[in-house]
Amino acid sequence: MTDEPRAWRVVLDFIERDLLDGRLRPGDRLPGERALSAELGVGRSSVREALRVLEVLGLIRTASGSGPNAGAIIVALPGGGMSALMRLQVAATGFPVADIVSTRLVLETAVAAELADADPQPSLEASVTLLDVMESRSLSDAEFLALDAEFHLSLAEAAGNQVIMATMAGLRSSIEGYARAGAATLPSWPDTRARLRAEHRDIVASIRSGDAASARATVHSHISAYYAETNLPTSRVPATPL
Amino acid sequence: MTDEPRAWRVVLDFIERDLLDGRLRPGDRLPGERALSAELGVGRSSVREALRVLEVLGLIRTASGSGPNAGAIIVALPGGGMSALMRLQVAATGFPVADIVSTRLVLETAVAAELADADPQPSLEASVTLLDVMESRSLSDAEFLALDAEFHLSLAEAAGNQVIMATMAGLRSSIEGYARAGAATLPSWPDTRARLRAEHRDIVASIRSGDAASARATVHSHISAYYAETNLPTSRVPATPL
DNA sequence: TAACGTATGTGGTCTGACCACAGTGGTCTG
DNA sequence: CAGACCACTGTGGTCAGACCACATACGTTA
Repeated sequence: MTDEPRAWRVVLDFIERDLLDGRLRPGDRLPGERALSAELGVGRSSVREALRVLEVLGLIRTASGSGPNAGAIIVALPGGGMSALMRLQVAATGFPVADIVSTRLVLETAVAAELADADPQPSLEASVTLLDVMESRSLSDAEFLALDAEFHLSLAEAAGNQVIMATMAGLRSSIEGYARAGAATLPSWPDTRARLRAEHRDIVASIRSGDAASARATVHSHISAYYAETNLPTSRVPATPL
Repeated sequence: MTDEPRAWRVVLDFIERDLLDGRLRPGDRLPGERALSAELGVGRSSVREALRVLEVLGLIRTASGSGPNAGAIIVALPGGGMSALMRLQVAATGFPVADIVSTRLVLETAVAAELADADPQPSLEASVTLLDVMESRSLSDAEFLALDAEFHLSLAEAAGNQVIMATMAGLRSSIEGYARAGAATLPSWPDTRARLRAEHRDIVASIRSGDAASARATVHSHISAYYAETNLPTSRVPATPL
């Protein structure tokens, strides 16, 4: 008994090995579904099941038609799939908001401290650009919160730790979810919005000051203050459209 | 133009909504593939693609045959799918070992501090049991390292933060991978093994002492010492069999 | 009553067929 | 000769139908 694995696993393993051995690199195009099917001796439907997994996980991007942009292409954006995973995990088990917040506190204060201590001062250019965009008065609440989440993500990116970056990216949609739910419970959303903007500037400033402890504190109060201010007792992260 | 989404997305959305609305809870069985296909008006292959995604993400477990154990069942073990995701992410981009280590440092020191500060002293029963098992002389290196990773994971579990737990679970296979690779570079592996055991005991003791700062330090030195001792300069996490 | 064996329904897989789409390359027209 | 035009080709996306292996449920039989 060869104990043969499920057919789609064969495909997944095959592609994983190609990735590990460097035969496939980000930007490359995978063989066509029909070609893979023939090469591995499995049905096209099994190939598709494997490709679907890779797509949801954010490792490939597929497009029909012809030309260089068509087919399945390795993208491997860090955290691209972590987001989908977190979303579904939240849907199935419902991470408590408190756990998400405290995880943010742990990760983001560490990131801020690392940035403050960094030898060549990180530029934080991308982060500041986002803050500038957030000054616009014409932003909807949802847009503002999306930019807010992106700002926090950009700090993780600046720190350069790919694992933390991927994790934060995965938390992003959950963060947006609870932030949106929390915004509805606030007495004066416009005031909060202005305060958040100021706090964001403070975070950048404290990081640039090079004082790790100060950076930690600024980030900590920014995140925990917002959470404390909202009325989300034991609530769970609400749904976000996929 | 209704801009209809891909068929498998419809299935994924449908199941996600059922999860969010509580119609589907862990332990429940999903409708059969043929039933879902008919209900949603999509082909069975599309249903299967969606189910495959859920399976790889660790949200469902599938079994053929009949009876209560057959079919697709919601499991939603935290981090069950994060592992697969990390694996493939590693395969595609290759997280630097240094990033994994520093992420561990951030998360695990926070966990240790939280445990030490916890009001009702956490029992750490599961963790201590693992340590007892690790005393056995008959353990292979791989087994020892697997238990090591599990011990660290058990601490995260004890802390009760589901998000951190899921993240650590996702990192587990990567951690085992670099630990295994590092063990090969050590001068005296048996000595290291004994030292790791002692350090694990120290971690438990420092947590139980209630001194958060001490717990932090113990964990920090445990993780960073092992990494520093090994010779893994810019190496990447090696492959682990799926 | 207990052992057996079949009916039933599940997921797992493959095949073949169609569709929409996007470049490609030829043809036709000015 | 240059440009616009359009059928051709190959891609992913989807569906329908057909098997298979498997595990249970239940009726039959000893």
